[in-house]
Order: sequence, then C-alpha cells, then structure tokens
Amino acid sequence: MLEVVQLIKGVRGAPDILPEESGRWQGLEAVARDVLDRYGYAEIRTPAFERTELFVRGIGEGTDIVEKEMYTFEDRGGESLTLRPEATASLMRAYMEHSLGAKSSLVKLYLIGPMFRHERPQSGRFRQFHQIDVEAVGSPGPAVDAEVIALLHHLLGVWGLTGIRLDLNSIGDPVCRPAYRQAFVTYAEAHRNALCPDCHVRLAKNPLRILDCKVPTCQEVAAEAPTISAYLCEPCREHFATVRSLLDCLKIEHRVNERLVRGLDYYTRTTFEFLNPVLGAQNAVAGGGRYDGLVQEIGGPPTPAIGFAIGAERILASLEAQEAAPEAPAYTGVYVATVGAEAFPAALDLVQGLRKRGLRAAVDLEARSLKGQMRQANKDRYRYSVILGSDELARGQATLKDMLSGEQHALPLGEVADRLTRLPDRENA
RNA sequence: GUGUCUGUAUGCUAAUGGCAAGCAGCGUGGCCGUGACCCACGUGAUCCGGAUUCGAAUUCCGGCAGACACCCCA
Repeated sequence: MLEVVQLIKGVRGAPDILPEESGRWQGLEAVARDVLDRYGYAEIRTPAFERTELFVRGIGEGTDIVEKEMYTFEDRGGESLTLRPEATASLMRAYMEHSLGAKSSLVKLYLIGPMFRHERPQSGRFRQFHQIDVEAVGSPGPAVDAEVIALLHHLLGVWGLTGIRLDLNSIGDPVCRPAYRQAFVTYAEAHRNALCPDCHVRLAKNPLRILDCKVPTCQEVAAEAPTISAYLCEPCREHFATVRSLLDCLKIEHRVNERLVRGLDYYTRTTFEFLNPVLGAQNAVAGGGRYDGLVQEIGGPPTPAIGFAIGAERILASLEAQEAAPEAPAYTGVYVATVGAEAFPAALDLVQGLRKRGLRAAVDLEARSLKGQMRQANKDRYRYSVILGSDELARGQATLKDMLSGEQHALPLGEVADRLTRLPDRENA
C-alpha cells in the first residue's frame, strides 16, 4: 500500500521570506546598521529564548503579552522557557549578566531578530515577526530621549518613509503616576455606565487602557477624563518639557498624545510611537519609551534606560504601499554558453575565473540546447554571453556577445576574462 | 481568544450539482550554433477530511490556512 504522506505546511502566522523579497530585507537591515553605527550603537545578539521568569517579571504579570501571547515550553530538564516576545528584557538581561555598564556610563546597543507572540494573525501582525530594537542604557537625562527619537526619525527618513507621524507622551514615574491612576479610576468608576464591556474589564485590570478604546461612548468619557499632564510631578514635567524643546530644536514634528499609554508595565516618563496612517489597524511602525524601572524588576540595581522597537514587516509594508512600480533589474555579469559536452570543462574553468575576479557569472549545468541557454541568459539579465563550442575550441577561441546590442565577435579564449573585466559590466536597458 | 469573508496549476481568472477551461509563466521546437518579438506544441490544479447525491470545484459539517476587524501591539 502506498500511503500518501500529507505535505507538511508552515505554521500559522509565521510566513516564509521568499528569494524575491529577501533582497528588500537585506537592504532594510543594511541601512539600519549603517545609521545605528553612525550614532555609536553596537549590535548585540541574544538567544531567541530565555527563562520564562525573565519576561514575566520584566514585561509584567498583568500584560497581554505575558497573560496570553507567550510561546512557553518546558525543556527536558523541566525548566520553563519562552520564545522572546520582545527584545528589551533579553537585552537588559545580557547587559546585566556581562556588566556591560562597567566600561562606560552610557551604553548604546541594538538587536535585530525575530520575536514571537501567539496572536491571531492579521495584516501587519504575525506570530513570528522581526524587530530592530535599539536601547540606550545608563542615563536618566532628557538628552538621551531626544537623541534616541532623533535617531529613529532619521532612520525612517533614510529608508524613505513618508507620511508618518510622531506621537509623544509622558506617563510619569512611580512618584506621580499612582496619583494620576487613582484620579483616573475614580473618574472612570463614576462613568461606569457609559463604558463598553471591554472597558469594564480594563477598569479592573489596566484602567489607563480605557483611554485607547475606540468605542465612541468610551471616547466621550475619555475626552473628559483627567489628563496625565496635570498630574506629572515637577521632575517629570521638566524632563518632558526638555525632551520636547530639544525635538523642536531639531525640527522634529511631534504631537503630544495624552492617550498614548503603552502596553508594557516597565515604561516610565517618555513614551512615543511613529504611526503610518496608510497601514490600517496595525499602524504603529515603531514604538518605545523610557523604562527606568525595568532592571530592578529583573533583579539588578536601579538603571535608567530608553529604547524603541521597529517592526520590520511594517516598514516594508509602508514602503511597498508608497512605491510605484519596481524598477527592472540591471543587466550585469556574464553567461557562458556551451555547445557539446567537450566544451564544458573549459567553460566551467572560465566561469570560476570570472567569479574570482569579482564578476557575476554562470554556466549551464544541465546540458541544454544553445537556444535554451541563450534564453536563460536573457531571462537572468546577464550583460554579456560567451559562446564556447567545438568551432571555437578548435581555434582556441570564444565568441563574446553583447546581449544589449546583439553584437558579437570571436577572440582568443585566453583573453576573454581580461576583456570582460575591462568592459562596462552594469547597464540598464 | 472572538467575529466576518475567502481557499481551483507557479501567478491571475473561468466553469446551472453533470467532460475542470483561458491568459501569463515555464519547457521544447520552428531557427540541426544564438536570447528579447512572433508562431506551434507541451507542462501543471479544485486545501484536507467527512456528509448529502446516480453524480460535488459548486450544497452541508469539521479541520487547516489566508485576508479583514476586535482585543492588543512592532
């Protein structure tokens, strides 16, 4: 009996990045690395999984991520591990573990890689997705906040994103936030009847979230609610004012959005998001903030830090949305065509030599007809072709053809490589 | 996790419950040693499982996957 084996498919929400798109990813990362280097950031690479406890304590017990979105499993020793749902906790763990702060007071790090959250996939949202995470650790001052935001703004510009918006807020610190939270809860309790069912849950669990609700009646309630700005303590107020004035000085447009309450427990003071309205419901392209309390949560000494995460998929989606037609790739390199099996060894040798000289070069490996080989050369957009057949071999020659003009002529086999390295290699049709 | 819509070849699009077609792609040939244009031929599919039926791509149920929205976030 021939059992038909079911083709095994990829897992939900974890898309493959195919050859035709991997170039865009490489470009995206190359630009990021270049810009980050200019600002003095160094790459750090941490494992894709950590002890579960790190995320529970670092991100916060009551957050959606910890409550329902983590990929958690037991390893063979019975230890609970979790695929990282975000980068900051891992990065700070490594920072502590290797005493990275010992060498200088301000440490600038970035991390590029996949993150994992068990959410229902949607446009702009995946279960495995990719972030470029940037963190400046060690300084509490507003100057760092401003530079970090300026860096992000700069980077988005270099990528070519247009039409994005910067939302900024201060959510206070352990001194002033509790008072605001209390005032808000008191207010919301008084308007309980006007709130949607979801917001009743929020009221108990994470009341400030009500500010984010999209239900019209909730928005009406939120509009009249006490605002965080009225409750900020003097140091927080001053910090926020300085950040804003520095951004003004850099001509970075922003608007204060008092409803920008981010979902992770560790944020203090500055929070920000870059939004692209064309993306639909998942419109945050990058977001972050200051988290002066995180390190203590995971057992370290008080350590101020600020950072952000960029959603790579959302950057690419934004660029795709604003792009017209992709330009045709340039004609480049050399295709060596052969006629007859006896010509192959010389052709392979020639191609290897061209590659070692730095040229893009290919030879047919399937003993196809000359016609088929020429079709291939054209399809793959090679700038030149070299034809090696019995005629040429007998005379110690090769035929060099310019695929754009169609002109061709014979020359000694030994001169082909030299000639090709001198010819203009790249040209657009 | 909830809801709505959708799954036909590599891609796009057809087919009253009754022979699964077309265009593009790819391959080969026309041109016995020359690509791009043209022509001919070839290639290849009903997501999976069950039910109803003489008969299912089509109807129904379940699963899986995708899109969109909620929740929330990158």
